[in-house]
Amino acid sequence: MASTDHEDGTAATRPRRGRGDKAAAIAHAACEVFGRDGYTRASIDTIAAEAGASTRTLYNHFPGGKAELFRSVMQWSAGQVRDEQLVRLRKFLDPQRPPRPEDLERDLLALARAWVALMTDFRDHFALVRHIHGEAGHVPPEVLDAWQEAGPRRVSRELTVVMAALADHGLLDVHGNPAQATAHFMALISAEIAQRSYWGVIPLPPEETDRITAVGVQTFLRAYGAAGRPR
Amino acid sequence: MASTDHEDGTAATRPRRGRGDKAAAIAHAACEVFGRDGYTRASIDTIAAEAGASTRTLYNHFPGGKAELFRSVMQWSAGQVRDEQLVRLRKFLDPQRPPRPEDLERDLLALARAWVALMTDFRDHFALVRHIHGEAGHVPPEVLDAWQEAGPRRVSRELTVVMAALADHGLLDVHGNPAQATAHFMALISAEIAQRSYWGVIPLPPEETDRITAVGVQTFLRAYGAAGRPR
DNA sequence: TAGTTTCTACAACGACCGTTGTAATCTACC
DNA sequence: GGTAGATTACAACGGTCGTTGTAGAAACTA
Repeated sequence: MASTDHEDGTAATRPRRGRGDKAAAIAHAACEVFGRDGYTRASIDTIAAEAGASTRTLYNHFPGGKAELFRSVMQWSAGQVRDEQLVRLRKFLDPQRPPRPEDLERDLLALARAWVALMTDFRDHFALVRHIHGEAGHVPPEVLDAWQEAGPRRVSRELTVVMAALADHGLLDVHGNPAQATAHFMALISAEIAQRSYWGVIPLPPEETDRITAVGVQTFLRAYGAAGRPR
Repeated sequence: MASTDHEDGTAATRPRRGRGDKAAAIAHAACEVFGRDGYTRASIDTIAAEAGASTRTLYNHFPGGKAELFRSVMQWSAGQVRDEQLVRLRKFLDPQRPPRPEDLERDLLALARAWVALMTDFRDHFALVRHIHGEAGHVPPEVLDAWQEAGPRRVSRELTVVMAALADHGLLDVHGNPAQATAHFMALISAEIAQRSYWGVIPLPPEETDRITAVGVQTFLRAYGAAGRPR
């Protein structure tokens, strides 16, 4: 995410000079502070201090100032989580190799649990996302769109492919709309947890998140299970 | 919500002096400005100006300053929407008089549409809610809890009663957990709309919200329809 | 070691904001 | 008309914040 990185994430030709890449430290700290305090309340000085850098260094790396820093952090953070989300998706559900029917619920549940765990594994990111929701009216629409495209939408499309594959193999009945099944799957496994945990501020006990996730998957399968295998 | 109102909402003994109840105007404006700009970005002067009042008058009505004003607006706004939500719930689903089986989907869909319409009918409130989600870490937990109790939780409980009644009459199979069915119903009809519309900032075309709502209700019924009447 | 780049401390600037005090004006009621 | 309470305009305060400039220290390269 540093201004000297290429968009594919590989480091630029010039290797880092300063000890330990100040730009990355600033990005990390900015994610934490923006997530904790929100765009307006977060102060540049706090971010710089938390990154162990000086204010001037921050402006050297992000000449666009606070606004550009926020946009950069949005994209960077969304990419991080999206990558991890896709890793976990492919780990439990390979479109090429569908599970045996009796393993479908087990695999869906494993995926759901792994995804819900992201909320605590990437606490800063999801805090940032909540603030983005609030600030949406103050973020340029194209930035908002780029963020959704880099993060949530790409994941949705990938899961939709899996849903379609499962339907093709007769494991699910998506009623002609795998994208809809995807949206409903996500809603059923995460909406209640988000609300009950005050959007991650006060985490639920693990047993409770496990229970909600399991019931969400069961409900999803009652609605989308293959016609021949109703629960 | 004015400091001279009683908590049940009836006006205090002393009738209003000033033309048109400045306190209410301030509350209304505060809801709009807090919703648009968030707690930190919103300025007292802007709120007062938008209410057609002076800054000093605002402080006379809300001696606690900005923080108290925000808390008051949270509660007031949540109460307004909760009341309207309950009105619409009772309009379409009376626990005493369950619908005929063939009308169940029609009534659930009418309720879902009426509830989803709240997002545009009370745009300011939901904008405020988004900011509350972001600011949750900066709101005292007891205030957060009072807000949830005054608003969303009370509505959930009421819908849960209806779900239980429908199950009692054999119209639904809630699998022993009507509260869970309630949470899933809400998630299925609103989660995707919230996400796709950028949380209300860029409204979806009405046909699209209608479609999503209808599919959400159908999916809910596939998962929770009475065993004897699968779709 | 010399040179180049990065980083830091420090100060300063203009702007905005929350809050309070004061004195004048307005409005409703007797 | 007089009175009491509500409302107003206005100024002022201390504080925070985003941003920039400057000069020197530090770290890396050749």
